[in-house]
Amino acid sequence: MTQNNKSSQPSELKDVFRNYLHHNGIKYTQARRHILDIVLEMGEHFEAEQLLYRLRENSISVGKATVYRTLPILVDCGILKAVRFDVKQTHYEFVYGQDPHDHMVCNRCGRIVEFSSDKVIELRKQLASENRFHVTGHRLQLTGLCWECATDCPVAIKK
Amino acid sequence: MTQNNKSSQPSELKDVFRNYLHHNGIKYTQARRHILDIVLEMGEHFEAEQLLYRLRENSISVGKATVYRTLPILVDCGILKAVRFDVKQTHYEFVYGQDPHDHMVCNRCGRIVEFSSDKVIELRKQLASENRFHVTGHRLQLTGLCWECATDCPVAIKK
DNA sequence: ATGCTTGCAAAACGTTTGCACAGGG
DNA sequence: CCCTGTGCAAACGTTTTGCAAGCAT
Repeated sequence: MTQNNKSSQPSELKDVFRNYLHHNGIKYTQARRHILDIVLEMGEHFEAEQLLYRLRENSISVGKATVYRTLPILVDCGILKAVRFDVKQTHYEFVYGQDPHDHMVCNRCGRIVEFSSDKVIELRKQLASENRFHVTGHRLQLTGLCWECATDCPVAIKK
Repeated sequence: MTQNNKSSQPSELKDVFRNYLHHNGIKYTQARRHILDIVLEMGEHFEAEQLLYRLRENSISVGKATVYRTLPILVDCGILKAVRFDVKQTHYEFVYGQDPHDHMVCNRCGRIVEFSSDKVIELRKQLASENRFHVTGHRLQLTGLCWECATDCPVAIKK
């Protein structure tokens, strides 16, 4: 699904990138082109080190520093999103053209259910005005048990 | 408020800690006692390094490694919660006996504003039934600019 | 007495930076 | 051509770990 999304619009994404760079006086270099290429072949979520590994696998010689310097640019131009979860490394998520969504994670089987963020955005507007805060983003993760696990194993509900 | 909460039940917390250690075959040592003492004097949120600094301030000699080894124990026994915001260091939050709440983090000054989770819990019930998921917990973090930064630096709002 | 716990220093970890050179506009 | 981007290695800040010695049970 997302893979399709990415592979069906590679040139559009390259244009987005090139235009962004051009408008900001940043150069469209070979290294950055290579990085975008491989980013498009990565799964939904990945870390800098994995990207570097894939570059090496494809015999593309790009320094680690360049990867770390390019990822923030891809975030700024709306292709990726940096998500910092409960691990030390930053994870990057492909977001270009995706609808905003949040996740429910099943504690038992690890299943991830996505749901639209509409109501969360509504709520956050409300919270923003109540707390005098200018909210621009959010991260929401619900944890619990998916339907199957909850019926399978009522005992696990306790946790 | 929280300070009162903590200082009004120090012995209860010490019991919780001692019992937890005892039940898990972990020793109730002087270093761990000292760390709990200072944790109770810390603000709502703190980092390992700040805790270490406060220990030094109080002329309590505890190694950095011991602090890093003790904090996870305090998390396991329900006194603290480890919260990872979008910064590199882990933040610890006093949660024993506290009402659930979530956070807004200012992108500019790093300030953390807490707000009640009531509405989030309401929302998550709704989302749970819509998506057939048994929700037991959540993590919500709003990001943006606190009031001061938003007025100080309207330009930053763009980001 | 036993073996978990400690402190120290050193390692590990992901990430950033200083520098001289390469390459894009 | 100029000035930005690059790769390397070294620096960085946080956290973890190996080890000999210390202490709680």
